[in-house]
Amino acid sequence: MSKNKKCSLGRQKIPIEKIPKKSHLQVTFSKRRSGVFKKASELCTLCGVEIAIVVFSPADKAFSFGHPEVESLIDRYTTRNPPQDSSAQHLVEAHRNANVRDLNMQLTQLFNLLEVEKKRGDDLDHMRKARQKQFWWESPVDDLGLHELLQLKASTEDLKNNIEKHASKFIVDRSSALSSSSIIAPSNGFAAIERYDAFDNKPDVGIPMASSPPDAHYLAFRNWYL
Amino acid sequence: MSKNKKCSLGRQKIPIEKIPKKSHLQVTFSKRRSGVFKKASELCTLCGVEIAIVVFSPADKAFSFGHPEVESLIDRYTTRNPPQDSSAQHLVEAHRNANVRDLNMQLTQLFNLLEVEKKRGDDLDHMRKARQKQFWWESPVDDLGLHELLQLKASTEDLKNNIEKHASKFIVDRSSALSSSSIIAPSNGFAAIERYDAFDNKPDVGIPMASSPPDAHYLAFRNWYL
DNA sequence: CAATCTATCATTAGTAA
DNA sequence: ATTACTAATGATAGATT
Repeated sequence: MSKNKKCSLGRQKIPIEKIPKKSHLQVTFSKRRSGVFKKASELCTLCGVEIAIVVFSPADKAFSFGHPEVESLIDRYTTRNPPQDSSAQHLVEAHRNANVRDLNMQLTQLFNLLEVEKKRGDDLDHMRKARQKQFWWESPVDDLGLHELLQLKASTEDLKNNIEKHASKFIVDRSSALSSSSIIAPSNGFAAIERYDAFDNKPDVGIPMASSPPDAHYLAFRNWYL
Repeated sequence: MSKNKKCSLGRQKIPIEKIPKKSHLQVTFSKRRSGVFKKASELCTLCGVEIAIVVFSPADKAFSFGHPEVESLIDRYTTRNPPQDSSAQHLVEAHRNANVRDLNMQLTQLFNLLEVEKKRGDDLDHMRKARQKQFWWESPVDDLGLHELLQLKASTEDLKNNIEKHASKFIVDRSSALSSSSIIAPSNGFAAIERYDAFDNKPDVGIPMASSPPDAHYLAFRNWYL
């Protein structure tokens, strides 16, 4: 409480222009900001009006005052004002909003796409893993245990019989036909090709494994995949 | 210029509470509103900050002050204040209040993600296709042509011989081992049942759709960048 | 209503805590 | 970073034009 000395000249007039000294500016900002908020508050009380203030500090931090709430007032302002804007400003705003809308749409689409692609990748991967794990008989023959070998042998016998049956039937059918390729080959190739075109490189054609002719050649497949 | 008479007491203190007299209130509102705007303006100039004020008059008319613009400041405020959630929610929420900059960044990130996922899916798919194409013998036997059937038959004969060789060797090695019951019985049921389970799972769920969205997203992206 | 006047009251620059 | 002090400056209630 030094009262005997007048260590301060009191308030001095300052020009309304940017304060150069940073520390000084910070103090002034703090004081005047609260001053503005106080004035706004008084205006609210005295006149029963609604007011919102948003300030971004020199450090780019946001301060706000609002009665009743900043958000609701902003809502009211943005919903009410744009329709009543004056030409140029209005156009700019509308344009900007349109861009935002477009971006939002694109974002949504992209997000959906991403999920689709992710799922596709997961599915394929899962199938691959399941396949690898499941079809032990596709391992190299040397790695198989006794009971697997016996089983494979039995399956192979069946397959051989099956093949012989089909082959003989095929030869019989062929005896009275001109072109062999139009009878059987197309049924397979056609379906596959058409499908690929329609869906562009998405072959869900690969059902054949269900019938599964076991074969040691599968070695090659394993190497390819891993 | 009546200077000889002091007809005014000058400013008097007033309580900060709602002014009852309507006409009086209107005058006060007008004066104090401009006062607040002036203070805000000075704050802008002195401290080089950005500020926006929105007031709704007693007659519910909107007055606003803003530097640089009310709109842009409102945007900044609404984007930076409520946006702090996690991933999935984040996209949806940010979606609402987003300004163009944020949307752009998210769009880019999403697009990169999408490309990664797509590539992954394509790779897996490509491998699958290559596999299908290369290993024709894995198609259902009924779909094979004559040449393929004969080839398969030959391979199968070889395989069978191979297996028999290995199996006999295996049995010889094992002739002094403990259990023989585990040799045949379990092997059958295991292979058949397990196999179908694994495959039934997901034939191709997300795949077919993957081809149509890419066009859409690409278009959208082009629009945005132009 | 808006501008002006004027005697007050309120804010705040400068300084320091 | 806000707060206290002091005195100069700024803002404005009330009346007037």
